[in-house]
Amino acid sequence: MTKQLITSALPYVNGLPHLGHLIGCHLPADVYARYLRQKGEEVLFIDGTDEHGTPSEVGAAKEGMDVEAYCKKYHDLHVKMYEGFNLSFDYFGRTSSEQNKEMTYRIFHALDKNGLIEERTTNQVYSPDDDRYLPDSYVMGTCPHCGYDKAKGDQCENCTKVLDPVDLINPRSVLSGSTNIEIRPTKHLFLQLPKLEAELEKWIETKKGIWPDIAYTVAKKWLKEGLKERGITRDLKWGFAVPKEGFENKVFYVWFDAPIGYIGITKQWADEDPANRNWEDWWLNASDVRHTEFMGKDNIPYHTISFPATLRGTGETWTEVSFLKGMNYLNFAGGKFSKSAHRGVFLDQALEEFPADYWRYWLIANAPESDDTSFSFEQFAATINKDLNDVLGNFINRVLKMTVANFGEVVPACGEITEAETELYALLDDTIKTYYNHMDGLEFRKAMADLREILVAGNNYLAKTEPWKAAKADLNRAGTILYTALNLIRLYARLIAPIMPATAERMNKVLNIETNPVWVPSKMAEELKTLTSGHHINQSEPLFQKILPERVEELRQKYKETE
RNA sequence: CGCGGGGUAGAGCAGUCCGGUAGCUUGCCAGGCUCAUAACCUGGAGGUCGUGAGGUUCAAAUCCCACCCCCGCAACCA
Repeated sequence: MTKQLITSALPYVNGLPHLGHLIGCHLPADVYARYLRQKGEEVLFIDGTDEHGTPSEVGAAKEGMDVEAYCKKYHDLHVKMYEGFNLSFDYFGRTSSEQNKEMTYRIFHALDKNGLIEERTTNQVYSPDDDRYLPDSYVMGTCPHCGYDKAKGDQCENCTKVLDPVDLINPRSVLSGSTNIEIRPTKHLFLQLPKLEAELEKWIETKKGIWPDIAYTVAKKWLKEGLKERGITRDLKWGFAVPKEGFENKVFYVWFDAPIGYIGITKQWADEDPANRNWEDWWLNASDVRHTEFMGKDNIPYHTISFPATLRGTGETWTEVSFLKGMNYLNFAGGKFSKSAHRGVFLDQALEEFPADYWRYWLIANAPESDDTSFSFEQFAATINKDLNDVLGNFINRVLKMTVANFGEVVPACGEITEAETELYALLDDTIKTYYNHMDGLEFRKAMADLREILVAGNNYLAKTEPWKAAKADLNRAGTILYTALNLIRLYARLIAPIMPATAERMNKVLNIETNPVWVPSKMAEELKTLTSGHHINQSEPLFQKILPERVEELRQKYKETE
């Protein structure tokens, strides 16, 4: 049976993640992982913090910390927040781990042996006052084309022209503002992507019509322009030292060892239980593995070109991406979420305001799949109030209240099945099939629309059968309706579990049934007869609370939502 | 002329590949119901489908051309 490897783009450790990061990859990956586990598939869901590179060094210096302690601090904060959102990683590791170092070296040596690594001397900006080489975007100056005085070394934001740092007039360090800037020649190692181009092209071509358009087209675009050799080392201290003579003072570029981190982190996972886990089962000559990757659109080139090239260049058979889910961006009320400006809603704040499931539901239902999407508290409140409170929460509440009032805390007997029930069965059989198709295709918004239709069907059923009237005229009939409705609640708890695990658990407690079992719905004519009459159920407070207009206004002010 | 994605009721989206009465959710209005969290169910109004008195066609949101706007990318931020 196929094993399901799921990876979510590794979040950069520097700073704290916001809602955009959550929906950009981690949350859809989690929903998919939970969905597959529920279907009984063998799943390994891997993620972790990406830790090397200039921003970590600079961030640590800013906080007056040792870079390793700094990374550990932020790694732990990431873990805490993802736990708060119930992300079900099998392992959440770190790219700075020993295991990843081992993996990085192994892959590097193989590439080197195959003649795919070449040495080049490049001119790099060095800032004596910062005591470091500066990446292009850490150099600022006046644009030679338009005169904009805050142009960055890689590109002028004003006239959008691509620049080289040496083009800048009056260059200065973004970090210290120092104008004491030198250009120093420095040796680096380059991965020879052009040698792998033909092979990659052939491979990408097989993904046409299978991967989402955005993933395929981005990959094609890079190939069309022709691949260029790519530097995989940097003049930094924080990173894996390059194991090659003459490069002792350099480290691997973060984008070289970060994707290898998927493998390194899998080894971290395996090392915790070596008797039962083996990383190679998932990554090396593992023909029975289907690998699904989740990431923001900015990550696509690395996951379609440089990382696959890195793996192929070793000459070994590594697990490649089978399906790539690229997401667009979630914006904040017309603007953007920003880590540096701390604009938007960050994950720790989000959890202080509302339960994780509120966010999970809204984000998945509004996932930026085909285009960038905006978050606003007003939209958020409207969706939560309608879908969760009114449609789902109220349905559960009215069914429970009616049951307890007429039959006590037990599932009533099921009498004769009428047309109302068979119609309900038919509708649900149909919609659930569509729902599963959309989930299998990782089309989350569409799946959520199906789910909503399924939830509405419950209220519709009650409107048609009017159990409150039947309770006065024909108690047997009322019992049959509530029996069916209670079974609907069970069905709902199962269906929403991948999206709202905590809510599903609460529903299961009310129904006094097992939580998170392996489950695939059978035909409704059987599925809606699973809870049998006489089964004890519990009473419950409403599952959700409405977000009132005053609260929305308060949140808008607090988070400085514009527009 | 760098590349890609997007522009469809007030808001959020589907439909575009493969042309055939423009659809869904929310919001608004009306009715029904009264078990339930002022909730639920039904019906209605609301759109020159970015622009072009463009092209092809019996027929264009859909195909072709030109232009405008938004977003992302452009290989040393990650």
